[in-house]
Amino acid sequence: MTMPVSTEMRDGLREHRRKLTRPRQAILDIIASAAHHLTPAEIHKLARKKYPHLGLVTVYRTLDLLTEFGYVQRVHFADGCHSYAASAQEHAHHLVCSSCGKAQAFADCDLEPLIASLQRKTGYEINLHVLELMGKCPDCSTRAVALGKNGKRK
Amino acid sequence: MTMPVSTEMRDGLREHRRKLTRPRQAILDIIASAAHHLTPAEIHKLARKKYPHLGLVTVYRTLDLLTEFGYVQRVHFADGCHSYAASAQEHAHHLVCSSCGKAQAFADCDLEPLIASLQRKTGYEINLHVLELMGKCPDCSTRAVALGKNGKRK
DNA sequence: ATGCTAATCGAAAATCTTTTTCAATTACAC
DNA sequence: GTGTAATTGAAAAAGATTTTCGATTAGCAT
Repeated sequence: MTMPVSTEMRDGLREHRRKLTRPRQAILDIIASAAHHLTPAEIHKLARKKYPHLGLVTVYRTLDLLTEFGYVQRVHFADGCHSYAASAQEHAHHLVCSSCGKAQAFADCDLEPLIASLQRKTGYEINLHVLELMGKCPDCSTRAVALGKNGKRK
Repeated sequence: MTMPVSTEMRDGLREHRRKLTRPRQAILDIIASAAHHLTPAEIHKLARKKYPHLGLVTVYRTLDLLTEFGYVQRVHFADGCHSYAASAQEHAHHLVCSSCGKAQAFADCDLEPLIASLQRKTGYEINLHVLELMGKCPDCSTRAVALGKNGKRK
């Protein structure tokens, strides 16, 4: 509950009989303490401050592992999906700022009625979903007003 | 309404003062008539049957264009997002089979209550969302039963 | 029809991102 | 401590996507 996310992940590794190595510790710390979603390359760069020898390959492998165990989730944007974030709950979604990229997680998605209805209509056994919301965060809204016109990314 | 999707896309290009070239026609035809989502590489391969000279670069460029105009949408999977599908409506979601990859679109997502609530709580101005459901389609469920144990991908 | 011009194209090269291979290292149970 | 399977990093391979650039072409205006 109030247990740090990184501790939870460490326990998870132990439960699955996986080793808690120094490279993994560095990666876990970064992901658990990150304010928002990060790409593998970003995680690599940050975790290297703690463990300079860390290879990018290990980041990918660790992300696969943590994703499989449910401690980390891929964050989906409208235009690409190269970021990951710790999933505080077993089930989490993200609200991503389209301007600064800051993300906020939320758990209550209440899709049951929709899922039930679709299962009935289509015969699919639905067992997973991706839901990501995008919009401008309060800070960026304020900044946009202060600066007048605001540009688009890309 | 009952107008073919490809015709709609063609009109869209004209409205935006873009040229309707032979390479684009080939790409539009493939996307519009596809039963499910396709990767750029798949679109390239298929469209080449109509226009053998077609380059993959043009597929990427055309997808960007059609996405910008809203005629095509990226389809989000749990593990990656490299596929595109025609968006029949301005707003569409997908139900993707986790086994064979077959997808089915649906429009009614009824997220308004959730969005309204989150806007109130967080102050974000939400203007876009990604929703994709995954599960086993009826065909694959049947096949799994027939064959006994079914393996996982990857 | 013909010409003009900006939009578009394909090929090649450059950039990323992600995966595979493999020999060396390391966590951890005994 | 010792043994062993899991894990690691480097290098290379594989894939996906973007950039560059000279050649081509659609569509409008003669």
